[in-house]
Amino acid sequence: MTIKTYIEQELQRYLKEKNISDIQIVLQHPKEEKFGDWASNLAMQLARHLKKAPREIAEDIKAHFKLHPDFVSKIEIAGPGFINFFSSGVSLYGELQSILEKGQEYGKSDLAAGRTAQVEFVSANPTGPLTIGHGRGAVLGDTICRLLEAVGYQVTREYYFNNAGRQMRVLGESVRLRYLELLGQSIDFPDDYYQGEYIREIARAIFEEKGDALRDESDITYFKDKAEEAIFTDIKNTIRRLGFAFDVFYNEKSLYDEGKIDEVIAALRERGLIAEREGAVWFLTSKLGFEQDRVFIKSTGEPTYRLPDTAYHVEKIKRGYDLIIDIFGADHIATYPDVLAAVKALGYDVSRIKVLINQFVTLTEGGEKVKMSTRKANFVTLDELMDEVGVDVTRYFFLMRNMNSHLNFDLTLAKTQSDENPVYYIQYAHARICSILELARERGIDPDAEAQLSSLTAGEEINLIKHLTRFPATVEGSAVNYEPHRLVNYLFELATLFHKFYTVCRVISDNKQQSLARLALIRATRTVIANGLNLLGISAPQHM
RNA sequence: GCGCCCUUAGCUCAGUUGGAUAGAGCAACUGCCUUCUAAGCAGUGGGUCGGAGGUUCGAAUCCUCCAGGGCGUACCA
Repeated sequence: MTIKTYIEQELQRYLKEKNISDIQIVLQHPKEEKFGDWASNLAMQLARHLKKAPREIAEDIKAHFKLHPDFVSKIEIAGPGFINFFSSGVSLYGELQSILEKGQEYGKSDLAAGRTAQVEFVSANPTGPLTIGHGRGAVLGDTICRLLEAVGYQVTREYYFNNAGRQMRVLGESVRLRYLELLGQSIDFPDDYYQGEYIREIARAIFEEKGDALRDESDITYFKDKAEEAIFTDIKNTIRRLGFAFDVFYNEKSLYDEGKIDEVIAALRERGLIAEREGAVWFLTSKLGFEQDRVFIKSTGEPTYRLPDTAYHVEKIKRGYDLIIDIFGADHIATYPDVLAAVKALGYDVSRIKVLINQFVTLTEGGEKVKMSTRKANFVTLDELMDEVGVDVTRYFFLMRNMNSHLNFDLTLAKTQSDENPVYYIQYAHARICSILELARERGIDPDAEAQLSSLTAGEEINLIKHLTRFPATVEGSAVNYEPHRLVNYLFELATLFHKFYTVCRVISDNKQQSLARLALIRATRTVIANGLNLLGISAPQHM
């Protein structure tokens, strides 16, 4: 039992004695030390119920509360009626001990043990290299997967793509024109074709392989297929550099091949939600409370994205996942309400589908805003970014902010002043610890030796221990809210507390007992930093 | 017009789901290396939490309205 569950239990007992139900017990860490380790607002919540002053109720709760030498040593009432609980210290050192015992496992939980999750992200069509815009979604997606795994989910990382349709025809045609250019023909390259240098590279590769054999080839299939292959290879390499791999690449085409698209249309039609108008097939969203109907199949016979997306989500639900997450950029915000409405109209449970929207990355370079567009080629690729600042900085930048906020990515700063990046601050704490542990071994001290943890009583030591013990709750909160930046902030604070401890408390000294206790403390700190960075996909270097 | 997101220190952002005196990093200024890594620590200055109402013991946080910004609002994805 932890101190928190003990307090909850005691408060619950109080409520039962008073015959009060329907009140949720909330415990939180007070901001200030003088307010103890845990605080409850129960008395204030009950004030209206019992028609008594909060402080009076608080006194009553205090009188009924059983102190326990292993958990709560003292209770105080403060402010408008807060009840502050002070840890006895025993549980604190116990938790520290358990960090040392659990090691790499510390922070993991079985909250969602036995449950499965499918996370769809990146999902860029193979028309060009991944950009910084894709990078945010990629890093967020992978990190959310890592967090879900840490709380027990079995996770499938999935990339959904479409290699048919207009975009891909334009891609093939773009490559063909560049190829003809290499053959010395003067060509007129349209503005709305893919302008990037990578198109020329693909054309060059085709030229080197085929010479001028395709001079009169008007069918773009070969060019399109070559381009898709080259681009996908490139995308997969970029993903690998970022430190993960997808379990499934799901081709939209298979939805057609397996008849899933027709099934959706037929099922919606059965429910009276489909109509033919002006040569197109419409999904009657207006019947479901939306403002306007949506086209599912254009008059040209080509479906709009909504139709396959609907079929895909039905497919995902049928695969039986407990949790289905879509990670989209803000530009896709309009797509999901209709899609979810269709899935719901078909009788499926959409509550297990969670759509996460990440806001745009605004890229600035030299004070100029750079608009990222694959088509126009004035983008900075993820690979270029990683070349400049490395994987750790790249991941950290994408994770440090709430995904609801626009991310301002100052490329100039990231490139030239990367030394000032906060990621190094955290990594530095880890490297410092490794260095001290190394020195201890050199001096013949075994850092793993049994230590008297209760001798750690300095303020800096206590603050550090307290923060360490909040790691599991942080991981859980970060995971269930799909908010990696919470863990980032936690680690930054942890690094701060460690650096403060370091400047005030000497670890290796003449005091043998104290040295051993402090070595144990920094080992626990190293474990939490390493585990945390690992969840973010960021390395924890031994030396810097 | 409508929908989603955002507005907190000069800049970039946190703020534990409604709690106690609103925090951090940059930037500016001042100190601290003979001792385990100075990529560090300590300190100073900096705020009408966009604005106005409301909900209640209590609001940066929830509701309504208004103002600014971003993204959508296609028979593009």
